Amino acid sequence: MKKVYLKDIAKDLNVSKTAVSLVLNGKGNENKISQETQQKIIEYAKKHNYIPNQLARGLSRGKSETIGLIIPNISDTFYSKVAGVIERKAKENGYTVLFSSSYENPEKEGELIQSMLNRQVDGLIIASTQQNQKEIDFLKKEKFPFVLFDRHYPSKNTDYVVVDNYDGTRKITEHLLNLGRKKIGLITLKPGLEPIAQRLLGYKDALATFNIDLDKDYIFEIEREEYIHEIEKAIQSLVLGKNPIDAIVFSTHYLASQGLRLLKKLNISVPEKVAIVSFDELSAFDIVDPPITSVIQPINKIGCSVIDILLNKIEGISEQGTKGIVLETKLEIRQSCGQ
Amino acid sequence: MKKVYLKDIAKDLNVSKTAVSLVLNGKGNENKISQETQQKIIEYAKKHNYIPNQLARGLSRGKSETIGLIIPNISDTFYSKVAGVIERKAKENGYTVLFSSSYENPEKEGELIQSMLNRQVDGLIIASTQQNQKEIDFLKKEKFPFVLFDRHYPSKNTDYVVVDNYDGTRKITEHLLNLGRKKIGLITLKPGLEPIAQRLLGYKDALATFNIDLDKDYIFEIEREEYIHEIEKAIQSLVLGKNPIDAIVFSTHYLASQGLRLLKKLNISVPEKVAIVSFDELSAFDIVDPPITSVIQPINKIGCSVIDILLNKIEGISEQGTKGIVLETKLEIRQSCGQ
DNA sequence: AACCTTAACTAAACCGATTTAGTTAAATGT
DNA sequence: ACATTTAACTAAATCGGTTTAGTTAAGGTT
Repeated sequence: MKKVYLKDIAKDLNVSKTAVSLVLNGKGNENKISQETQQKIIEYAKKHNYIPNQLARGLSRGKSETIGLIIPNISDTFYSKVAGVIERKAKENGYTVLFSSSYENPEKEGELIQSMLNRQVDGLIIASTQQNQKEIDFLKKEKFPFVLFDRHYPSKNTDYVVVDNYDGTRKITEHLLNLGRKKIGLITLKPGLEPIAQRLLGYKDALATFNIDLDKDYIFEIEREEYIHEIEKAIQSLVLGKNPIDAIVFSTHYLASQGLRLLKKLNISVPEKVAIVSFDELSAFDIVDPPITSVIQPINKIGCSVIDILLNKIEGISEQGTKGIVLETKLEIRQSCGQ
Repeated sequence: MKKVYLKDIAKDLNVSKTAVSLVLNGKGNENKISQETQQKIIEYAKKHNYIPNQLARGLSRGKSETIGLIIPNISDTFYSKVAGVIERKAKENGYTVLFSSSYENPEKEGELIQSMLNRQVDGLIIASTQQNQKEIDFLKKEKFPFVLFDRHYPSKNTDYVVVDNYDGTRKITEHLLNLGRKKIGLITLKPGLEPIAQRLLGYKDALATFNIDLDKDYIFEIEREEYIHEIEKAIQSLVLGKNPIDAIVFSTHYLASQGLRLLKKLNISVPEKVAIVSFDELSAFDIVDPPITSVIQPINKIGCSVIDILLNKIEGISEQGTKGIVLETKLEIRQSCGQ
């Protein structure tokens, strides 16, 4: 069973490559290829299991039916879940997805964008490190279809889909405040990323609303790469310091789970002594000890919105302007704050 | 800043496309292009940020520097983690990865294989549904580079990387038996997949070693798609039936977490009343209530082995025969079985 | 009978690279 | 002084499709 090409079909059926190509692309009628000819071409192709070479097709069409997905880390459950829905939706629309992790490295992200472009992807989906102004500007200038998600460039006019990070953190912080907790620590990442900055703001504003003075010693901004180490110091300081807290807000799921791990190690009872809440969650957060109150992100909606916008851009349906979508998070109350 | 092509460089520098191509591919010396010419080509390319069109390159070379990854579900933490290491290693070697989820659907898997092939991937990595003999045979016949992982076709002579599923389940079951548990249920998936069959075997043999008769009523084989529903029935029957068990072996991480969720709902104390163990884990298994004893899979090793074998195949370094790797799992004892 | 349509096709250019098979002019050998 | 080698290139074919710009023959007009 040798591989068959367009020209083989053409030769065997005594027609031109043009005819074969047109027919197999469903343009037989509009190009007045007779029914018999169409019939035999289609039959032959089916019988010999002809599949067009996408590289050739892509090269000549200038379109590859591929979209590029650039995320910080495919192993992170949040991104892998979003990737899942993006891939499914993309496939449903005839696109395959090329993915790469940037590992939060701006240069790497830049290279990935370039690499995806030279692979002729038709569009890009990026959860950016937010340090690639240059590449983003380039994409904009070239009017290349792309959508940012999770993190966007607030100062730039691009398509994006994010969640309301400010509101999410505010909700969990206020939940703690409503339950009477007053000394609330925050363990978050070093700022730099917009969502992280927003989460800090949400925390601060929640405290302000309850007329609680901000205590700088209660806020720990951790280096991502070092989070295992640094969080230990943070927890110790918060819990065993001179002015111990009675609640902690964690700004990501992995900070929360690692935090809980350490609280357990230190034999701090949660929620009796310290209540905890998390922005974003792991699927097991409802069965950990104690189940962790979190705000959860609408993963499915994120993925669907991203693909919708991107495909519209690619297929040029909606030319007009850019679209920014901010989705709401949902507070999931569990037992990590007492009841 | 218009996009520059090979021919632009050639024209602007008054040299041939051939020269430019050779030089930029590092074949300048072996083709005796003078140093000055090489110099100016390289400079020009750098200055104008020339990046070759991979579709064109792929088409003419018959190689795309892309590998295809077909897995059941990118959202599953096991696969997303393996995908992470595969992607990283692939990138290190100059390859990009195209991924698609089969959602355990054999036809879809077949289509994905075809789709990847016509996209001219240089190699395939497949965690197969094990129902695609035809496609696998086809790949073998064509001597197309591919590696199976997680699930392979034991009767076929292919490259693969799997873990010792039999031994893993045996280890967790024996762990329960060593702690004096005698009435051990098994909640697993409907057989069909080799790893699942092996896990059943491991369970059975562990019981046999301890001279415990197999009780068919203790084994529940669940339909994956319906697992949320069916596991509830299984748990109820095991725990509340006429002959209640004192331990449960779960054959996947999601069965284990859902199982624990239900046991909590029924107020069954774990491990006092029922001990549980899991094949494979979630990252939060050490902080759930109670922490779940599991056998864990060497994710990094799996990914590395897969890429190693595949790249060797693609680059034709080791022609001789096929390579099957069976990796050991590791028993992680936590509190879900008492101590 | 000359002219115009139209149905049914096709030749050849093109996409942007790689690569084979030369060519040319200078240097070297005898 | 002529043949041979070599350094330094290049023209053109090729990869496998898509697409533009025709061509040809039959049928319809006037």
